[in-house]
Amino acid sequence: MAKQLSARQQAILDFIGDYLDEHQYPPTIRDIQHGCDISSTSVVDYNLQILQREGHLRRQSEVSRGIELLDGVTRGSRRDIFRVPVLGNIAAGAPLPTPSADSRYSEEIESVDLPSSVTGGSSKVFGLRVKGTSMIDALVADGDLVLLEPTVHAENGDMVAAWLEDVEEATLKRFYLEGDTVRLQPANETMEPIMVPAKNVAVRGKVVGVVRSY
Amino acid sequence: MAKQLSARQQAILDFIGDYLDEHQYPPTIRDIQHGCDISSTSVVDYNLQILQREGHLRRQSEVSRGIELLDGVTRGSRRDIFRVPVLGNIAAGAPLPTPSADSRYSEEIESVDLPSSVTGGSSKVFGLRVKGTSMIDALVADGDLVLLEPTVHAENGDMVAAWLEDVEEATLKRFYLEGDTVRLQPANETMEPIMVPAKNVAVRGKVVGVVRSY
DNA sequence: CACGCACCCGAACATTTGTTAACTTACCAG
DNA sequence: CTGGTAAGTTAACAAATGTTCGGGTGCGTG
Repeated sequence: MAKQLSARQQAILDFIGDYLDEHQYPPTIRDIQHGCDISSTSVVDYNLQILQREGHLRRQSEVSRGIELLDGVTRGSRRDIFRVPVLGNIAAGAPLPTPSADSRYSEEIESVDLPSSVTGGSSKVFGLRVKGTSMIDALVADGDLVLLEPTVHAENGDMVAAWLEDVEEATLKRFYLEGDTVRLQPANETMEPIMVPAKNVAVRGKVVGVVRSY
Repeated sequence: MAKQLSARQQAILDFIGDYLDEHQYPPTIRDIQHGCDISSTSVVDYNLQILQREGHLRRQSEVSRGIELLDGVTRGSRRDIFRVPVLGNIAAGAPLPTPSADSRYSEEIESVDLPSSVTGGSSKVFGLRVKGTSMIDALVADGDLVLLEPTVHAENGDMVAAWLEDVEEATLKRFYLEGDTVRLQPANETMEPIMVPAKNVAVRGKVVGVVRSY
């Protein structure tokens, strides 16, 4: 099935990819021709047909620049990338800016682009930068970026961003509902759990991922 | 600066975005015309000029489909995404497939798309799935994806993927060169460091990031 | 009301760009 | 040698597509 591509075919494929990176649109046949030192447009057409037959790309006939790369490998699916807003920091004691519904693109807010493979598919995911070591035993370190899916309901044991009504602070902890009080359990042996009436706690989001860069 | 867009201009912008998602290339002026129920191509051109002046897109004149959206919010920067190949698993004792220079597109290999904000900018980064808990104290858990930058040289204390010549195995440990032996230190109190002659150890890569999904 | 301005129409025009026909060249099995 | 197929070449054609020009329609202002 996956025949060996000729050097020229590989060159064409690479060129299309590079072109796509540089511009935002595919190249024309003549762009390819010049980019790959080919003497004729028909040769390009000829090889494109082969590449299409081999499943490396799709062409829309009669459509200028109607080329779509299918080789996911070279350039990952370009959709499927979500801009995850990093709304701020979170830790025991640090304030958490409310993730207001559609706080449209404030210049101030940092953001990170992540594929759904990391965000877990939900497009509403937001990020918070962890400050402090309260969750160190849950393998979440100072400086890590935690990804949260907005939710108001949590299961026992979930790691959540919880909003404490009375002190107006947010904190990252494990959530345990015990009767009508909630135990917010840090994952750090040197720290004590926080016990609060259930009515004074609002779950803001559930941790769905962690990203750390050295 | 950011003037209020007319309904028509907003419609055009939306249409271009949708079109870009559906196809892999931008629409023509006439595509936009029909998609937005506009009676003339010149009106499209007129509004595109405005949208360009307002910074919402860039046009390449004389180029068919030469439209690039600039509104990062709607569609995150599409370049800057690297397909990180996940070459396999790593742990004490598990074999690590050599990341051969250009092991082109094997169907077998899993891969993940990540932006340079995570990979640290190097495009040669590869990933390994962590098996076991040998690095638990370094906040790397079973199942985490570690991102490694290929290198043969490591500093003391770096977390590296090391290849053990004699047993032909790879392992994820902290690296310490002590005289002419290397100490590979697990981050788990229940495990002992591995001491090996420096000549029998080859550093394959240095950990630059960790990604975990729940 | 005349004027300017923002926005829109229709149509013709000029390039850009995909498609094809007709003809080489090279190579290889029969 | 002969036929056949893959790959390349040239040139011309036609469809797709960006550009432009003359002319509208409303609307607010002096």
